[in-house]
Amino acid sequence: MSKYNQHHIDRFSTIFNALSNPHRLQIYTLLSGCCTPGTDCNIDNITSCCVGDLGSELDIAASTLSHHLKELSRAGLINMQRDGKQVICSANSEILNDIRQYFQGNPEVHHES
Amino acid sequence: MSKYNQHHIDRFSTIFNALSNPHRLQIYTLLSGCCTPGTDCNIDNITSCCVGDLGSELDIAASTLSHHLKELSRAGLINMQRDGKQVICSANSEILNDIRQYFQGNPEVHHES
DNA sequence: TCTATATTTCGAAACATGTCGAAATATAAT
DNA sequence: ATTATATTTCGACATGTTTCGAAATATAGA
Repeated sequence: MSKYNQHHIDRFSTIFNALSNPHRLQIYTLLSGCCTPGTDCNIDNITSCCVGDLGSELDIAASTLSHHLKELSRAGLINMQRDGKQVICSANSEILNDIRQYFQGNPEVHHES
Repeated sequence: MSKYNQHHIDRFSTIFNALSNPHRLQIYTLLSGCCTPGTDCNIDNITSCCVGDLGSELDIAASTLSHHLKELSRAGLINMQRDGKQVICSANSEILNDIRQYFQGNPEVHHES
């Protein structure tokens, strides 16, 4: 894990910053809802849901939720796409893999360099 | 990963908050310097070094470094113990395992509950 | 005890973040 | 066109963070 350079440090600190707020971590945890009990962990098994659905879980103002989603999106952790009246959010599985690899200590496997 | 409760969310958001600052992430990455290239990843292979050594790497005021170390320590990510004039810092490998498991999505394996 | 080295605490300045409500925008249905 | 629903942008406020230098504390050695 010590072989990461400044570029990696900046990238991952941005990612961890996005996950450093309880509301945002809850959103991200909901969206990357793979690995339910009794299931093999499978990163393709990612859920998606619209902004309103997330709002029902969180008890914060819609404007605050929107702000947090933008932060998660800026960090590359989630994708958002409009579908009619709603905006569908989903976890970005590539980044989830990058994070896993970061904590395993293998910088050379990252998809960006 | 969706089976984490509020307690987990609060705990991990605190951890990610500690890693959300580039200087702190650099410190933590230095301290959890396992898995050098050509080496099998082995979390027992954790380095330790004193505050002054870390300061030589970072180009920030000593008081700032001290503040960051306190943050990492508060989050449980590192241990600090005085040895004579120096204070020795080391990564906490249990927490590193918890983080790995968080991103693997297995809440039931955590050492605290 | 006096001095040198290592680290922390304190206080202050600059900056960033989380939150809200109100207003704006986007889309679909009537 | 008007209305209803979903989401975002804006402006503001309170709070938290990062950083520093100066002063304080801890330890070891002369």
